Parts: sequence; structure tokens; C-alpha cells
Amino acid sequence: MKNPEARRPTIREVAKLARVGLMTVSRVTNNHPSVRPSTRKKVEAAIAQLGYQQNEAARLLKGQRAKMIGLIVPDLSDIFFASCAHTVQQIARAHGYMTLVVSSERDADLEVQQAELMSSRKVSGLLIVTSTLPGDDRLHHLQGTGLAIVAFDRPLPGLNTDCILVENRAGAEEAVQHLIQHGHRRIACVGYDEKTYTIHERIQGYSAQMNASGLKTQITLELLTLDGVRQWLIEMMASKSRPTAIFSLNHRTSVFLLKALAEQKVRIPEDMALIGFDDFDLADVVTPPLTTVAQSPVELARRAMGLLLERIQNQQKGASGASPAKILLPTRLMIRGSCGPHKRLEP
Amino acid sequence: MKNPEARRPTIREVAKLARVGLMTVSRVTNNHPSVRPSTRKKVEAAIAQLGYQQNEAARLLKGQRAKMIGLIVPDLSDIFFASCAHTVQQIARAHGYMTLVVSSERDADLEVQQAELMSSRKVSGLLIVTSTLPGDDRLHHLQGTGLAIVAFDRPLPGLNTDCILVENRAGAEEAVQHLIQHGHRRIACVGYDEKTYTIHERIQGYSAQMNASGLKTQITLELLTLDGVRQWLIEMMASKSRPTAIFSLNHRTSVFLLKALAEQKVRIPEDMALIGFDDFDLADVVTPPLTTVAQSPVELARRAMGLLLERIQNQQKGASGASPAKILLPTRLMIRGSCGPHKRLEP
DNA sequence: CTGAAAGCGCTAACAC
DNA sequence: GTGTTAGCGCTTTCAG
Repeated sequence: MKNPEARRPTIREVAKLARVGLMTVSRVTNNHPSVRPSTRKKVEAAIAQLGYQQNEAARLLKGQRAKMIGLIVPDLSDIFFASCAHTVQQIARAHGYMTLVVSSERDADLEVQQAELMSSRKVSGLLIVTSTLPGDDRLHHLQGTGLAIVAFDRPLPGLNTDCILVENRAGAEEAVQHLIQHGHRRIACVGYDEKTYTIHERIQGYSAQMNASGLKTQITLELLTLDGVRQWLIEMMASKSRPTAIFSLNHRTSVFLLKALAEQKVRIPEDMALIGFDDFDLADVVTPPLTTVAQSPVELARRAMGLLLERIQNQQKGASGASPAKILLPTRLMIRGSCGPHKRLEP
Repeated sequence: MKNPEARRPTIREVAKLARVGLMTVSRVTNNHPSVRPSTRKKVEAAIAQLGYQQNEAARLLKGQRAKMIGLIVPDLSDIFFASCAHTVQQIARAHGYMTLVVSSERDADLEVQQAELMSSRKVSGLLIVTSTLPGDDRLHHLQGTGLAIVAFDRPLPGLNTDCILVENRAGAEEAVQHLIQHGHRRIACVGYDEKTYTIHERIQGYSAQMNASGLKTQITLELLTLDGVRQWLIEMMASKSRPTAIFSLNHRTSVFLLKALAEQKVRIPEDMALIGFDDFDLADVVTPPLTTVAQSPVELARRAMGLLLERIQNQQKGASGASPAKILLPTRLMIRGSCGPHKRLEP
């Protein structure tokens, strides 16, 4: 059992054991090409024998970047972002990086502050699900300083970085279309956070599809508490142009709707159809099983990490960045029972 | 807009501006007592003027610990641990620490490896929800090296660290008691992962309560897939000593039971009562609302971080560790509808 | 109470 | 190809 706190061997000891100079060892550990294969072998043997590992701190002090990547998400206790974090950390680990995780609490100031902190800690790359709003380009100066940045789920305003997004608009359109095919004409769109890129896109999709079908949009935002949803529902049910279907923009709102509809004894889908953006584990356990628009946090994170690692490698090679990639991931309509009769699909 | 990548001022520049020696600046930044107040003022002014911040790398190289804490959980994509991580990271940030997060994938080897990695990265403290099994004391050598370690949710085998646990046993007893009060006599206990401390404790609680009431235990483990649960349920319903109530040890199993019961058209609670360990968001949205034993990940993480920060401060002061604290957090029975008629409680 | 010197482990730049 | 030198920015000694 080796004690990781015991003074670890230094490059100097390796050099002595291998009977070479310090620099040769350094070159070997850094994969420098100009080392004779026979020499390299000797050094590698010494490294193995001593169990030598580079000292991060010393490398940092010499201006290198840390074998760390930083991840900033709006809310780590949200299962969606937690899944992203899980995947990111898993891939990072496989590539020898540790992961610094921060939840920005949906606060742009905090996000910027933490991003700068990470940058000053010399992380190799930054993965951000931004909470900054369009026009806020405070993250701009982090670019082009050898720090790789990849945005995912939402684009970074004013920043020309790689980004991985989900087809929120198309997903919303598909959802509305599904409702229309089931004969619905008065379809309400509810949720909150309309300033967020993803929600904004979903609203656009809803509106576009409604307009294309010659239907009147009916959008209510700021529905982010159970009370709010309940109250809205009661009003709706009493109104004479009451919708026959609801398209919910947020997971939270979907859940509250489920509760409120049950409370008010509104039957789904007979009295009211419901479709929610964002799939979740229990969607097919609630009654009736909820039809949703699913997106994959794992795939999102996987692609984002892929791009980030690529960037990091390029920067190490000194290659000036290729033009930023923009990747769009599809959504998937999970048809269950909440929009009317349909054969049930296994997840 | 200051550029965090621009060469930052060093201690030398601060010293020059304040017209003192390097050491005086160092003493000020490290809160050393032996600095005359007037001198301290001067230095502080210079620090503020230059926006000086200590260079982590240099401090690390001199053997100090990083302003980082490490967190290892079994599965970051599990909402329970994600909530823990969220809270930990939040408190860490408030105290000037960054958080290194790793998911051990329930793999003891990986956990040990990552813990050592973090230790070698000189984190100030380690927070672990262990996946090691009793008898595995590979983490032992990390102790007493100036690294503060706090275990939570599960104790660290063979390690004499602070730890924060949940009253799993009492929670299970309460659940079983609840079922008994509703007239149930044949109560099955199902789940998986019985080697894990928490599950083990819950099984103990179940058994103790059943025995105390003169009832026969009926335990089935390894029920960690929907298929498995479904099959088990079918067998159970056909058996002549079929249980009238189920105590589910794991969240996953509870969800699968909900699905399987619905599939088999078994009515809850009329045909079968159900109570699950671990509360969740949608517990009162499923039909019928599920009665659960709730534990608070936020409180768990809060207490763990509290203890960890305390340890870290003590170690900085050189105080040899106080004897490890053991804290037990209570569970809370969330009575909803799945065990029989009862007035419904709001969460 | 304050300062000067030494060096943590590494790598960039230059010699050979 | 390979070795030598000179710091990176800080804190620990040890003088004053």
C-alpha cells in the first residue's frame, strides 16, 4: 500500500536512476519527439520503477495548464444538468482530467465570476450551460487566451465558441403538430423563463406551428409555482374559449399541471390533453403516462466533451482554432397516453 | 474589464508598492499575527490597489493545500447525490473553495483511485459517500496526513472519521409499523444492493420490527430491473401466502413496482399497499400518491460540509483532531395514499 | 516585528 | 539528442 502523501519522487530522482539529465525525463513525460527510443525506454523504466508522477503545481507555476476542466451549469440539483455533469466528469476522468463543478444558480454574475476563477486556476477547458442573457458578453475576454470554451444547451452570447444545442424549436413544432393531429384547435402554451434561450426557441416553435395551421396562440408565462398553475387552470376551465390541450414548456410546469389537473378532477386526456417538454423517469408511471418531448442530456454532454477535448488538443499543438462547430441534436417525441388514444410505446 | 489571463501582480510588486519586504506581504495575506497594524494597513491598501491574489500554484509548490475540496459520490446522475453535490458545492463556494466532483460509479477501486488522486492534488478536504465494503480499508492511509475526510450517508469502513448518517434503521421500523397499523400482517421487503450500508440498515429495521410484532419476514433482494420486479410480482400475486403490503428498500425498486402494479392491474392500496424508502418529487403525483420514508440530501450535505470546514480550520491551526463526530439525521414518514385511507399531507 | 536568502519541482531557452 | 541554467511566485528558515 503506497502512501500518496509520502514525498513523491521528483524528476531529479528519475533522472538519476535513468542516468540521464532532467530535461530528458521532462521530454519523455511530455511526449517530446526528440528523444532517442532507447533513451526513452530507459526513462520510462525508471518512471515505472519509482512510480513517478508529474507535480501539477510545479507545471502550473511554469505556466502550463492544469489537467482540469471546469463545468458550469445553472442548477446542479436539476436532474437534467446532473446527468450532464455525470457524463462530463466520466469522460474527463477517462482522459486524465479532473472536473471542477459549479452551479451558477441561474445567476449570470455568479457564472462570470466562477468562470474567471476557473480561468485563473488554469483549467484546460471550460464547459458552460450559460445563464447570461443575450448582449452580455462578459465572458468574451476569456477567449483566445489558450482557454478552450464550449457552450452547450444554450449558445454563449457574443462568443464564437463551439456549441452543442438541442432542436428546441423543431421539438416544439412536433409536439404541437401531434396535438393538432389529435383534433385539438385551442392549444395553450404555458411555462416560465421565456428569456432563456431554450424556452424562447420552444415558444417560437409553438407559435410557428400554430400560425402555420391557422390557429390562435394562447401563451401564458410565469407559471412556475403550483399555486400559479392551479389558479391559471381554474381560470382556464371556466373561460369560454377554454383550451382542450396544453403544451408545457418546462418540466416543473408539467409536474404542477399534473398535480393541478388531478386536484381539479380534470381527466387527461378526455377533458384536457397534455404534452410536456423534457422527458423524465416517471413519465410513464403517472396516470395517464405523459407524452413528452425528450432530449438527451447524456448525448449533449458527450458531444460537448468531445469538442472540448479536441479544442484542448489543438491548442496544445499550437494549431489556431478551427472555426467553431455548431451541432444540433434532435429531440424525440415520446408518445404515451396524455394526448389521446394511441398505442403505448416502451421507453 | 480586467483580463484574468493578463499577468497578475505578484507579491513582489505589492511589496514594492507598499515599501515593505516580501515576507510582510506574505504574512498579511496569511493572517499572521506578528505584523504591526499600521504596516498591515499599508500592505492591504497596496493589495487592493493592484488587485493582487495569491498564486495557488506557488503555494502548492511550497507544500500548502489547495483551496479545493473533493467530493466523491456513487452516482452523480442520481438525483439524491446530485442534490448533495449541489449543496456541497454551494457551501464550498461561499467559503472560497472550489469543488472537484467525481462519480465513483459504485466502484470501490475507482473510488480509492480518485481519492488518492485528489489527495495528491492537495485538496484541503475530502467528502465521501463510499462504495467500499466493510473490511476494505484502502482509504486508511489518507488519514492523518493533514487531509480532512468526512464520510456521509455511509460510514467509511475502518476509518475513524467524522460521519453524518441517516437513521435508516429507525426509518424502516417506522415504515413497517405504519403498515402494521393499517392492519397488514404479510409484509414483503424488496430491493437490491443489500451489501450497501444504508440498505443493510433498512433491512435490519424491517426485520426487527417484524420480529417484534411476531410477524414472519419475507425478503427478496436483487430486484433492480423492471423485468425482475414484474416477474416477482406475478409470482407473489399467485402465491397463496401473498403479501398484502410491500416495503421497498430502494427508490428504483419503488418506481418499478409502481409500473408493474399498474400493468398487472393490482390496485393500490386496496389489493396491495406500498411504501418506499426515499422520497421524490413526483411521489404525490403518481396514482395513488406514494407514502415514503424521506431523507434530506440537502441537510446531509450541509452537515457534512460543516464538519469538513471545521476539520480543515482545526488542521490549519495545528490542533490535533478532536475525536470524530458521528451525527445521525432523522427520516420523515411522508404519509400519502398508498397504504390505505389517510388524510393527505402536503409535502 | 521585519527582511534576505533558499528552494519547492518543473520546463523554456539555450548550449553542447 | 541531450544536458545546463535560470527562474515561475511563494513560504520557510533564520538573521537582524
